[in-house]
Amino acid sequence: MNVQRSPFARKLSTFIDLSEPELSVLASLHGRRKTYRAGTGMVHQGQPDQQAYVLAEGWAFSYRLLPGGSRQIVDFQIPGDFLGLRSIMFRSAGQGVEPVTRVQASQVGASNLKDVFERNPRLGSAVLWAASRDDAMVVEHLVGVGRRNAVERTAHLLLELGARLTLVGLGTKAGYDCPLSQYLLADALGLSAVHVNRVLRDLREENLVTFRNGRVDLTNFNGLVALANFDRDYLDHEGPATQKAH
Amino acid sequence: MNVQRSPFARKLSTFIDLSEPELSVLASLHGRRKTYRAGTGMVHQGQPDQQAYVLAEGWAFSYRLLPGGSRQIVDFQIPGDFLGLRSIMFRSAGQGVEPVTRVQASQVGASNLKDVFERNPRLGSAVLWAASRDDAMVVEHLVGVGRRNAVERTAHLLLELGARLTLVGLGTKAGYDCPLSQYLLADALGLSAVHVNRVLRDLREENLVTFRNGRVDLTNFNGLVALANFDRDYLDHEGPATQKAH
DNA sequence: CGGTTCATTGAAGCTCATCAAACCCCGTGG
DNA sequence: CCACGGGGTTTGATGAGCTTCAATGAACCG
Repeated sequence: MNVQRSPFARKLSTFIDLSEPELSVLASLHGRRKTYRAGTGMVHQGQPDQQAYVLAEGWAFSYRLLPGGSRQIVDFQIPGDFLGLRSIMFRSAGQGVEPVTRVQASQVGASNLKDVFERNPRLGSAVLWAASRDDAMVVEHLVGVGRRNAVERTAHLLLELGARLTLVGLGTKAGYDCPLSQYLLADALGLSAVHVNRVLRDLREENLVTFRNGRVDLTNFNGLVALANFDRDYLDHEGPATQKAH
Repeated sequence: MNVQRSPFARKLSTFIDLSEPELSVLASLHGRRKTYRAGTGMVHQGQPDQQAYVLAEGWAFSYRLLPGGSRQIVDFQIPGDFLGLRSIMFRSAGQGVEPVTRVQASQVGASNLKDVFERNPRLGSAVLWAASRDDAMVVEHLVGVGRRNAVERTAHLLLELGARLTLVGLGTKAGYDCPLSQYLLADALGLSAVHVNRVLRDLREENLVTFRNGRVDLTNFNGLVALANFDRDYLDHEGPATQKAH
């Protein structure tokens, strides 16, 4: 482990055990670090952008815009997450990505990445793995929006964010810092911002969670888990059926 | 093209140009063909099942069950589609899969598939590609359930199914055979079956689509596309940024 | 045939969106 | 220093869009 671990490597190593040579390959992959301010798009919907990033600092979200002007947020990204992986694989980015806060992201060149996949199949399958986890997340959001009511859905999202942040050391069972506005929550949950506000009030009055001033306090973690029927299985898998390189 | 094309090969060749040797490798991959009757689960939610299939005939659907007893259908599978790809990658299947009609599926052994990925990176990346397309589909469903009303959403699903069936020669702009019940549609759309029925009646009375007796007639294709804001870009990409093997 | 599954329609009511208005916090500039 | 403005939050009032319950009919099947 004496090779310096980038966020990218840290991410992939949660899926497979990386050998030293593989870590070196990953280290060589990194383009420069870029900073984005909130409000500036990183990837625009429909624009081909052969760039992927790994989020080093800050929050972002990926979304799709509808012709009517409404927006569906597909997922939030927190430090350690991939960003724009889909826009490498597809010629055109079906989704836009925008920072929530000031964001630092390491670029990973597309052509680079392609070569690595072909020369270094194990890394390729680790990426497939990671993409698969993101996919599981989207499925979970689909389930929530399709079959959970507003309160369950909101509770579930707050728990998911908490669990993910805890994985990278940015949260605990007690709570976490959360820079999302109620408008962003609404667009992720398929609700109106007004209704999100009322739901949050209800959750607060039931002493389950308090979300205020950029801070989520999980005042009754177990109660919230029960309410949301939260099951973290879709977050932490046991890893792919791939052996460590010898 | 003198190598016999399996559904698997046919599917992958929509993403990359397959060389003769690659086609042979794919041909060698096939386990036996299995038949499933409607009503019997193929993959059960939560059960690890290191099997993937390619649908050769019939329809199936992948779903998630909620503790309350409700069900969210994540996607429908039609001939040529992957099935249970996720259950190979993850130790546990987050989703169940069930046939809609009698189904014929070619098994693809997990260990086999892993080897192929590692020895044959181009095929691996084609699979990643295919998985990515499925992902785009799930995102589209999320957008629909989150931000489209019942009529738009239903119209959109009917158009998506039509487009996908047309790709594999099972449909035209005029219509297609569709074995789905209104209950299945409801669980895919995040609606009640009763409301799906009313929506279908509205669409019929507006002379846009008629869905009756297992047949979808697109009586006003363009009108329906306009209503649903249907954009097929997420279905047919230009293919991955991978060159043909020489 | 009686049983089951699916489609269809009506009636009642709940969940959520929409519109509107006020408020708060905070930064900016006169 | 205070007025102004803007983004976010909060609350009320109203009603649309859906769900739920209930009942009936059509098609199929052992």
